Amino acid sequence: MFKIGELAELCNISADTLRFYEKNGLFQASKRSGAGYRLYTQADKSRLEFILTSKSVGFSLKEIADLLSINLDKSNRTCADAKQLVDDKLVQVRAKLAELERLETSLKSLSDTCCGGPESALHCTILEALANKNSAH
Amino acid sequence: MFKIGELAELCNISADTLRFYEKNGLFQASKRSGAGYRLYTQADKSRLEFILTSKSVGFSLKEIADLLSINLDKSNRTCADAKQLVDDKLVQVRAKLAELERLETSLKSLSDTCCGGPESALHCTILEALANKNSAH
DNA sequence: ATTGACCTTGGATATTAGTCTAGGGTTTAT
DNA sequence: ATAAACCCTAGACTAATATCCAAGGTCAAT
Repeated sequence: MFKIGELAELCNISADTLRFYEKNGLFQASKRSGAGYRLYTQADKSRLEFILTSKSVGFSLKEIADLLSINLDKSNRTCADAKQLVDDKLVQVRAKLAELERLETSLKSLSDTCCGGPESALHCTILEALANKNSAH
Repeated sequence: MFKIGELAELCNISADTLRFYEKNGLFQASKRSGAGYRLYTQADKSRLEFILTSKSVGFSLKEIADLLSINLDKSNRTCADAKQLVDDKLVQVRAKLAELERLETSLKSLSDTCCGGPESALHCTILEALANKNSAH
């Protein structure tokens, strides 16, 4: 059994974060010691790794709760259920990508047209572009 | 002169947002009426458009405050100052892009290996991958 | 027996960019 | 003169993901 600090260190997160996950219904310890210390099993650790891996591919804690609920009841849930969550996330990620690509293009264009020199900014193309409505479109 | 609701409508934001910008030192009205109503000039409107255009290319309100301070003191500031802000932002945006591309790749791989059918999720490749440390790398 | 490291809880704080509410004053039109 | 539409302030609330703190209990080593 691991105490909270041990599990935290093994998984490279803070004990505070584990308590935070618990408070939010994501991740409970299997047991408490007589003194009230949280005690985690190897299975708890696996569950936490599932959570952290899910986080690393971009899922929010709320979405991870959905994934966990499928994972906890595998036999009554379908592949379609799991894939739907992944595909929904993919749509979100691609939308953000598109937006960031738009920003990248705009910023690069601002950067490229500016000399960037030690001259006074009186006629700076960046400031002019920002002052100009629709310059970003 | 515009009242707050008029300026808000012209610029497609809410009056609350304008008050919020003011509270945060970003955007003041030039005058107040006898009754305390904010009164905005055409120059104020231009300043607001500068802010909104900056926002549309990805700058945070804090960063916009920096841009505004350059814009307000153009003759004592340089093109290099302005370009630095843009280039810093570009670095941030590209970092986020790289991260999102990583997520996209991981999610697509999860999605592609799953049948997505009505079968029970007992052997779902998505759940297996998430349970597996480093599956996202 | 005492020190230091660790654990507990509840609640405050941080970040970003607002949105909403309550309670009250003003302006405009009828 | 009164109702509708607008404005004011202060402060609470939202979302997401934690981090930090205070006050106090526990465990291991000396």
